[in-house]
Amino acid sequence: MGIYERQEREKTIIAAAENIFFNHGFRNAKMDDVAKQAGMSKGLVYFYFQNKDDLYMAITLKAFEMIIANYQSILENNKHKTGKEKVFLIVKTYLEFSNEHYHYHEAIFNYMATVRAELNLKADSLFQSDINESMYYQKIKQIHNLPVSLVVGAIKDGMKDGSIKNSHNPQMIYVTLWALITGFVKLNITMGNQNETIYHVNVHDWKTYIFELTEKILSETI
Amino acid sequence: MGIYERQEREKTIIAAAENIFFNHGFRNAKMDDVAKQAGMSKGLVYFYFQNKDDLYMAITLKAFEMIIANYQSILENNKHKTGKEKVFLIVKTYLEFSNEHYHYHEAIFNYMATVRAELNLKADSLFQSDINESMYYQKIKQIHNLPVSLVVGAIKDGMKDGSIKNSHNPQMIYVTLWALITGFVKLNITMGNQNETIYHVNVHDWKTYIFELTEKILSETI
Amino acid sequence: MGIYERQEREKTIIAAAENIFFNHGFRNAKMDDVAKQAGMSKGLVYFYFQNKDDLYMAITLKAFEMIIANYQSILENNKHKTGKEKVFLIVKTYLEFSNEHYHYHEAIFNYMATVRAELNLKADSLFQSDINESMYYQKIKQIHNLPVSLVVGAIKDGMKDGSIKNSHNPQMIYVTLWALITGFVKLNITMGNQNETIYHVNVHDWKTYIFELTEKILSETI
Amino acid sequence: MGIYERQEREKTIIAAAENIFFNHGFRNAKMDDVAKQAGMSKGLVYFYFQNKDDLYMAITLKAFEMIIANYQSILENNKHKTGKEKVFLIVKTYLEFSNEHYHYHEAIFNYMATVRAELNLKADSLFQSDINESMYYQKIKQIHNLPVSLVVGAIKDGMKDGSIKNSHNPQMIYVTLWALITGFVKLNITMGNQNETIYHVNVHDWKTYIFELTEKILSETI
DNA sequence: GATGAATGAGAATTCATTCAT
DNA sequence: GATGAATGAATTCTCATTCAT
Repeated sequence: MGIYERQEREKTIIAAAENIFFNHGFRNAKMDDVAKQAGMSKGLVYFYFQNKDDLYMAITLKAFEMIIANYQSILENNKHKTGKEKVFLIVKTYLEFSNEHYHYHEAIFNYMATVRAELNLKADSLFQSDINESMYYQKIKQIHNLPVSLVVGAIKDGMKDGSIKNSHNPQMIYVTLWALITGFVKLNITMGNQNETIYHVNVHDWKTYIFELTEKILSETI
Repeated sequence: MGIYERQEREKTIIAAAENIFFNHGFRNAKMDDVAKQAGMSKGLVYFYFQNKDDLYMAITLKAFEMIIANYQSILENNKHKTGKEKVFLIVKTYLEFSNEHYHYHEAIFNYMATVRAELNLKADSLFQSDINESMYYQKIKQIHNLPVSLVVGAIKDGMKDGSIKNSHNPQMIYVTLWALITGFVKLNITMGNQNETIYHVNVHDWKTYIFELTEKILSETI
Repeated sequence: MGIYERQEREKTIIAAAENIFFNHGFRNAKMDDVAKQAGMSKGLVYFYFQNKDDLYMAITLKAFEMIIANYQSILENNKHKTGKEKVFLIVKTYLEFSNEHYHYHEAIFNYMATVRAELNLKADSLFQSDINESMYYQKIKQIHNLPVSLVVGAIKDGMKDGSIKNSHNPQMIYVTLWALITGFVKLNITMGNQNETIYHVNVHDWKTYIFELTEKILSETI
Repeated sequence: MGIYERQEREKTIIAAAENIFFNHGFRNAKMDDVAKQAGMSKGLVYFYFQNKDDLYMAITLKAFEMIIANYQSILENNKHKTGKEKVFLIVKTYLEFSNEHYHYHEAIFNYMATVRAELNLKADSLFQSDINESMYYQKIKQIHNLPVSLVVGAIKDGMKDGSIKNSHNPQMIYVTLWALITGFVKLNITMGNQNETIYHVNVHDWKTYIFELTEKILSETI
């Protein structure tokens, strides 16, 4: 079995795990079900992934990689556009992505919480999480700052080319936009389906409004 | 044992559970630890609360009650102020509250996810499907729309008295502000301690900026 | 449940575990069977003992305690006797003990191998045994030199009172006697039942001969 | 592949297995590791050896064969020497052999325990009950008495030629010497490295003393 | 002859929950 | 009212062995 088939298998398992983890919640998900869903034996799942957490980290890595690939392709295909346009496209993309693949969005937040927990626990003593042994966790650590730097880079571009007029520092702009989008996604997902209405708010209209806000934040008309 | 002692016991248990659930995560938290932290036997904890989920719902109910009490007291004590001022105070209060008591904020989100899961007949909630048997869950259901209506009410006041100039509908304004605040709190909590720096952003400055944005959203200068 | 009942339970479990571990071998022994044998649920076994290894260490501790108690009572009850007589009685006792409770003898040897393995592994890196978390293991560490010092003490007594004439140092005498007895027990157990014949050697006669040798080693007629 | 290459393969596997089994313990040793150590696939290991037990039995057979070859060569090369000298050389050889290749010594003991377990219909052997299907096990059965008879033969020689004066029957002498050596080796291995000190006993001195004892036992000066 | 992916029967362990005292 | 010992279903993870390629 070549490297190709191996990767296919991994993909199959990851897809099955996403399905199970997302529909049942990580806690209620059984490795048995993941295996069944993937159409293989439990042992084989463990052959490819160290344990349940490792598998979850593989999903998380995939999420990061997808986001990064998205951002990179946007930046690549829009070199001629203004910084503001690039940032706007990225924001839009992240929103679409998170809305469509909400569990990736959650996975990324869970990852961040894990990193933070680890830092806290290092001081704390006792508790020792084994997550460090996950190769996927290690890989994520190496790339987890890329999305930030890509977006901050685009914001800086916008400041140079004059398209972004907001005078706050680029990082703060990034983080603010992210808060807005993130909050939107969370509420949107937590409270209902895309095509419905949240507290009598039409979701489509709301999204439009969020984009307007983004636009204005970048233009410093706010 | 009178009703008073009984309530004191419940408070003790809830306080212990908050501590344990938040520091270990609901999933990893053990009822044994809750009981130990509360300084009583596991049996007694089960005497006061049906089960682990029920206990979590008691915390959630407390969170809702605190938020509602906060909002009501703000509205009560600032009747003479403009709608915009009232909304601003509520936003500010919610942000402080969530930042300080992050677990209440999370509890509320978990609750919302559970309600949605129930509607969708999905299993991806933190809780078991028999959560409906929890008295606390039932109680929350009766009040869970109050925070929204209180804030939306204040926004309407502001529209009437001319202090809020944003022409979008009140619900959308509410939901947008909530997204912004929610995103801020989440990032803030997930990524570091309050007094530190997130991606080279000074947290205090950021918070100031978030308030500015809130102000501008309400003023429709955005 | 008082401390007494608790200890009774522990004894019940240990007895069941001895039975299962010894008859099936540690490896093939199932915690399920131990619980069944002890007439209780698996969970309760784990309530009293951290895990399978911990339970084995509890047995080992018991073995050490029995040996030590044996030695101490011999020394206590024979203060007036010569050192040689005391040593002889101890040797005899150990042999009877090991022959009758062979698994205690094995447990003690396994313990020594574990300690040694730990020392080796400390240098080695990687491998990290969790046995250190066993309270029973820690307790054994505190007393594991007692048997040696008791016997060496008796040998020294014998040298002083002139009953032991062997001029080698007391430790070497101890270790030599222990080798002889230990070897005898091992062969005896490994190769057959007490009442039978090993390689055409009558076991009873052989034991007599072993005692003779012990006697002569102490008398330095050898 | 010719018979020669086949035997080379077997030797490679056996060598790898010895390494793994001894360093990790049979129970913890994984066939995966054996294969890796042997530089071949697991499947190939299973092509040459029925199963894990069978492989262990192959090692055990090798141990027996080495011992027997040793004994035979000693007897062969020292035909002119006295029985006592021959026995002494054998004892010395066995001690060196066991000390150096402790795992062979253990393998032999495990084998004996297995035979006994089989007779008693007990399950406390290291191996499964279907060990009888191992060809190596069957082969050992055919030769396992050879070492005894060779040594007993030499003892008889010594009795005839007057070099051995001990009046006990030859088998008992054999078995006693074996107990002494066995105990020495076990303690030596269990408690430390050869060049160190056991309970303040210099190992080299101790070995010398053990040889002296052997000498005296044979001379019936004991 | 080789390979190593695949299997699956097992085993250890956990913990929410109950209930005899 | 309390207690905490007792339960046992549920789940993760292991590894000897097989077999398609």
